[in-house]
Amino acid sequence: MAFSKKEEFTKEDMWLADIAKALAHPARIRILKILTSMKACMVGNIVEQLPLSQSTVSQHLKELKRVGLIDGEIDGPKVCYCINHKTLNKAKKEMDKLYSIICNC
Amino acid sequence: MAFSKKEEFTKEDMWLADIAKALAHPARIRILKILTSMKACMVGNIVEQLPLSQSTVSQHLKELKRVGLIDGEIDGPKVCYCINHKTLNKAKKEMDKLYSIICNC
DNA sequence: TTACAATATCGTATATTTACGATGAAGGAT
DNA sequence: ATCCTTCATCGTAAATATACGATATTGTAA
Repeated sequence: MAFSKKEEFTKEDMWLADIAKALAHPARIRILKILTSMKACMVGNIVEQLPLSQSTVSQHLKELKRVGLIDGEIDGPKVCYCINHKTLNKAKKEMDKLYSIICNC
Repeated sequence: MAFSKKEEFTKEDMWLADIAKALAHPARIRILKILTSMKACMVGNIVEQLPLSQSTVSQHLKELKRVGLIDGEIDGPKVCYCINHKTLNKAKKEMDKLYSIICNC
């Protein structure tokens, strides 16, 4: 049956898994890199750099926004997206913590 | 339509996304921690520490094995799983690389 | 050989993800 | 006011993921 049992784990593991889920598509990794490389970060600029439709890119942006990895600021009819460095830094910290646990390095 | 366009990205982004996908469930994060904390790492030992059936755990192990994060060594009727540190280190390196690109830290 | 134990795989049901085109909403320009 | 641009959301279809019980497989023990 497909009721998820994800809630039966620790908050920490669930949060990290959720961040990993947001990174689990090359388009979303690419979007994060695009947002870094460009000063302007309108949706249109992202769409034209990806082999995906506008609506699909919008969905990917929504997923990144859901976990807080990016923020969207409304600017007239446009929306300017940017990296949320606070969440990103937390993700890096938690990811490092995981690696330090499962590695011995 | 649901044909994936994941192949239209760079190998690097695809690989990292695939690793992220393998980490995108708290059970699989938990499994990696369990494999680290225990010397013995039979499937049964893992199953008894998770709120999931044996067959479901087996599926999660398969996913971790698919991306090379764990190895399974057959030991009689048992299978002993362990972390693959080579893949794990590569994952850490690539993840750090991504963070260094999208962070400025 | 037969039985048991450990694990993987099959079959199946439901949920979620990924993708698209079409439509809607909101702001700017004429 | 009307049109255009920009983006989100809706509707939809197919793929993938998650979960379970049942069954198959493989090795050990009796």
